[in-house]
Amino acid sequence: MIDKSSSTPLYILVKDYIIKLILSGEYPPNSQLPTEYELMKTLGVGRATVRTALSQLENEGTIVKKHGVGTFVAERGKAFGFEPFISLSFTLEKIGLKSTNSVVGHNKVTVSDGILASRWESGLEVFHIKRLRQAEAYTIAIEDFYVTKELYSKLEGADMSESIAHTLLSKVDWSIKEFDNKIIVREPNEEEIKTLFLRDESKVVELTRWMYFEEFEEPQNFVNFVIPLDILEFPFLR
Amino acid sequence: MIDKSSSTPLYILVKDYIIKLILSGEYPPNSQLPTEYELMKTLGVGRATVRTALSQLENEGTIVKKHGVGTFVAERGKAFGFEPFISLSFTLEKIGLKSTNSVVGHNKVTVSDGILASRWESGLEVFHIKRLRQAEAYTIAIEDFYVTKELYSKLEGADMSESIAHTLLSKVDWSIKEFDNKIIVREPNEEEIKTLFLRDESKVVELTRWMYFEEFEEPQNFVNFVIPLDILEFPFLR
DNA sequence: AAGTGGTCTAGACCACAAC
DNA sequence: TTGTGGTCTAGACCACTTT
Repeated sequence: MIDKSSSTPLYILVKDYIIKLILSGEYPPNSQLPTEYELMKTLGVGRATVRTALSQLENEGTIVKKHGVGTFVAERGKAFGFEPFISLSFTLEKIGLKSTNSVVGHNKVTVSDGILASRWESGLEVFHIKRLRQAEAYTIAIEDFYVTKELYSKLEGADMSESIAHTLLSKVDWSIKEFDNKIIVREPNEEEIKTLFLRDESKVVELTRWMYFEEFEEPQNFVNFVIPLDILEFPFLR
Repeated sequence: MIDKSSSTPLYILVKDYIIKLILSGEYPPNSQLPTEYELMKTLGVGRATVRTALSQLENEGTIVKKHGVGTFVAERGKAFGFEPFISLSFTLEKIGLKSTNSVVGHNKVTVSDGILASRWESGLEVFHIKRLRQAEAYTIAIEDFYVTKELYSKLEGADMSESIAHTLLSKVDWSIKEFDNKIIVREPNEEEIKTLFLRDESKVVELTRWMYFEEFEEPQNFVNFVIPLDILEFPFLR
């Protein structure tokens, strides 16, 4: 039961109650939390109150709701807190753009020149995954993802149409040592104009990222995103 | 009025309706939108539906609600969409940590050596603002913010206890050209252990950022954040 | 005092997933 | 079929800001 005479909003108390449940260890990651109905009965509050609390916890990444199934404790890798800094899916979702991914290329490449050779030795074999992000039938971003063999083996079985960053942060047990992001605003090239349906004056934002883990000297991951500047500014324009 | 027979949720339709109001130009930035009661009457829907729509739009940064006053169209600078990438306040809020800032230093410094000299010429005068981020009486981050005279003059009158990144992105009319972020996980130094009340084994995350605008060759802004790794992983631990 | 958004309840029906 | 979360309404009272 909950002390309703407190001046703090009820839904905050409900939130704290659920956090305590999780911290107590009684509900480990992936376990199912009490249902909304159970929480209502246990705490003696209305459903809207329970749902406000759950919805905030979901937004904050503490729990995951599955329609028709139940509410579960989110799995958090050691590096989970980095997600906002490195997941494009995360960012796009927070600004109101739900996107889906489609894998359009999946192959092995040998580092020889260009940007890859700037931090990887020539001759190294890495895996390349090319994806397009789509929202409402429009392509909104082009993504090129490169990983070493070592990291690739850790991603075995992962659904590549999901957020790779999320998979990487929750499944990989290595420790992040460093990552370098560079973000540049520039003119699009021909291919980008066609793929992203850009208008003449539009610019694109290019994000590149190198990721390092404690366990290795060499970077294990390189990512290159290209997204129209307009979309970051006005996501509701599509 | 709204077509309730549609299969899309009502609150999405309400959301789209409000977005159209804004896009039409009838409600420019900072103007007051119809009140919740007016929206209920105009669209013939319940208040919870209106509030769900408004609450999502607020989370996405499209509108701002002011208790006891009304709902307003958010002001978005040209670079608004970069906010998730560069605002620590934004990130902390999204993972459930509301923090306040206190300015503990505000002075002018001359670049001579160290990290500042890596991209700024020796002898350059820049402004330095040191802030501590606090949540629930604990200091959770140390921030050192450096700007050139040019950029500093643009921030005139800004409330330094607010998010500087937000002010910078919504008030400055320059165009972002590039920013470089580096994020490193490392052992804390003595001062950090004391200020952040770190336990022995705790590590810290250090974020550094250089920011460039189209209008200048030189970087205009350098930021250094230090935050305990624990807090990014488990914000509810405080 | 009036008007705004903030919190909360009770109850209804729908959509989805699993048995 | 059952149980879960998703959407929605009507109505109440509270807290904050402005007049």
